[in-house]
Amino acid sequence: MNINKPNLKIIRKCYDILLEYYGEQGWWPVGANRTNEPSYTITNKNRIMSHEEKWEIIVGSILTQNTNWKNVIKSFADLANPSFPSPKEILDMDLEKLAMLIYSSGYRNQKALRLKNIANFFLENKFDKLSEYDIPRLRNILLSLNGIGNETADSIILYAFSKPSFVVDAYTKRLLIRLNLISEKTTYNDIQNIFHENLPKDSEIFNEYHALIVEHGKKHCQKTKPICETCPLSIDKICSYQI
DNA sequence: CGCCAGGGCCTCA
DNA sequence: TGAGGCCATGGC
Repeated sequence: MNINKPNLKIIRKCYDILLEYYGEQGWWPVGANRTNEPSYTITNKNRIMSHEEKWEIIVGSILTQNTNWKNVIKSFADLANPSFPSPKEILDMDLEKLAMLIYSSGYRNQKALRLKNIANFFLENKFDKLSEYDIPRLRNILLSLNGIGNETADSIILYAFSKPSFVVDAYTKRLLIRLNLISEKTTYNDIQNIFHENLPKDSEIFNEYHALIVEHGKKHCQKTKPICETCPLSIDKICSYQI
């Protein structure tokens, strides 16, 4: 899937426009244990995640699958009482208890099994070792785990390991379709390649761009009732924007 | 009430 | 490989 030559700069333009319009998003939100501060609003950009934070991001990436992030926050509050569970604590936890702790995120039985499966992997494979792998190798390992598909793998690579692998989600696909850059049947990898080929391979940019697309999807590019009147990515605004 | 939200797995052609 | 069914809570 190639986009037309004249459109090549659209990907860069949209990033600049979204960043200017919405501001920095500060992803990935971490801090489930810091209940005494607004942990979900702190800026995490340019920060190397601790092992605990990496694990929290991984858990969050599973819980947020096909689910509103607000539901995940509720689960985090339950999980983090009294403290956010380590991989070993997840693994040792009674399955039914774990399922109830993540109740509000939906699919509790599926996700409880996935969390235990993934916790077992990260008990045996340390973050320091995994950090040394290149993106394709790390990605294949993550994809081999039950419960981690394309988007979750890239979310973990990008937000936990700070490596530049672009995250494609439903918002991303919808946006590119409405920008007339792809079709409904364009695959995950083809969509990801559009971003990889038109942006510097920079984890900070990938981090911010995906978060901005999600914010844009929530504020303007909704599935059923998009708000096109004030859309910062309307055709005329994109065309008149100079890099 | 129906639809959607920061998906992925399994099955069956 | 691709379409369809399934998992399931909470907001609107």
